[in-house]
Amino acid sequence: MTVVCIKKRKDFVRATHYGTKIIAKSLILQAVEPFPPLSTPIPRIGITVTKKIGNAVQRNRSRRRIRAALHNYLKMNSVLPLDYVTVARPGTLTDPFVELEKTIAWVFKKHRKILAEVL
RNA sequence: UCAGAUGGUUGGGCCAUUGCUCUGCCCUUUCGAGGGCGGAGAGGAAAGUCCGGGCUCCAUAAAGCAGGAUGCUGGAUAACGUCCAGCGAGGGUGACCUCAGGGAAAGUGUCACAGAAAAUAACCGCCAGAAUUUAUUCUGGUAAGGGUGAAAAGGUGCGGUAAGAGCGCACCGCAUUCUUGGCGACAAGAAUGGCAAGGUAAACCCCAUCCGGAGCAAGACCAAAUAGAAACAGCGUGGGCCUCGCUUUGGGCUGCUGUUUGGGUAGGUUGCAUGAGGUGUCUGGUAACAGGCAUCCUAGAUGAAUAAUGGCUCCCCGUUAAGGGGACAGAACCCGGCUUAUAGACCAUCUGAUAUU
Repeated sequence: MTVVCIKKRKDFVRATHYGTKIIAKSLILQAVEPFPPLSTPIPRIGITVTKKIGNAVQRNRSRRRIRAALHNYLKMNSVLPLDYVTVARPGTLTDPFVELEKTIAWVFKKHRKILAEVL
């Protein structure tokens, strides 16, 4: 399914402040309703890697691994049309790639479960 | 063979699957874009942002002050705090390495303290003479020895002397003058003088040379929404205010709607990848470098692409195996440098030691 990147700082900040937060061992997922609402409802993805992860090379590697794992997941599954921001933790560098893919699947599954409970 | 010195190169390789950015050609197109086949896609430091320049805007008659930088000589360069070739000082058996290397007789500051004394001198001493209580005192000469200090007013030796002293001599150091060599820093030699007066200028300072400011988030262009401004047209001539002593009429301002204009925010395009370019070769030069010829086009993102995963192989650790590891590190307008980080591998030249011939 088609996905758009989040590029505005405003959207990242909104996800951090008002989003539903799911914390896994190697990354954090924050999901929020897009505002203003998009004309066509598609999910938007953003990746945040802070300086805590390491120097520029390690940050790049972390971001690329998350992007690749997300790409593999979204190829097979569909998600709700929300704004998703993933925050990397140090595990993204050291975990095996299969482990990372499992974590992402678990995080999205858990998010859907939480939404169902609220409704 | 071992131990080093200097300079340079490299910074694992291949395959498969899935993706990203830019781009050439072709096709489709609802002109938004989509599809197919190709091509290109991180570094020696891309880093620190420490210097110098290009480029852009601002300012600008010129010069100076202030402030900052540099600091042996000659050269290279667009320029430099860089580089090359030398000089001097220090270190190393040596190859070679290191140096923020102008001025302390322009002035100011500072150097605790110690010591007899920081420059006329003399504490302990040494020597001569005199006195007497015969181991002390006084007078004179002296600065070799002692101790203090960052520094005691040239050093060493010989002569000399009562003891000593550049008092005299030799060598070394220093200063002045001259000669020779060198573009020059400077070097060598000769003569003369018996001899300047501590350090600190990465303390202020003086001297010489150089520097306008800000930076691609520069700058240029396109340009929503909202608010406000101006111009024109229309509506309303109703209300308010001003002009008049008051009223009426008239005029001006204020209102609403529409169009246009300029400024310009969000956003977008550009700047932006052909350059003081690379490679090879020839010529000039000790070299840095310069010139000629041939040839190549080699990242261009903007919440930021250049990869993710798996396999084979290479190297290292590990007795084998299992297993683990492969440095430092990610372009952001572009170049020339500097500095810092960097596992390992390789090449060339040279030095010392040992062995053999």
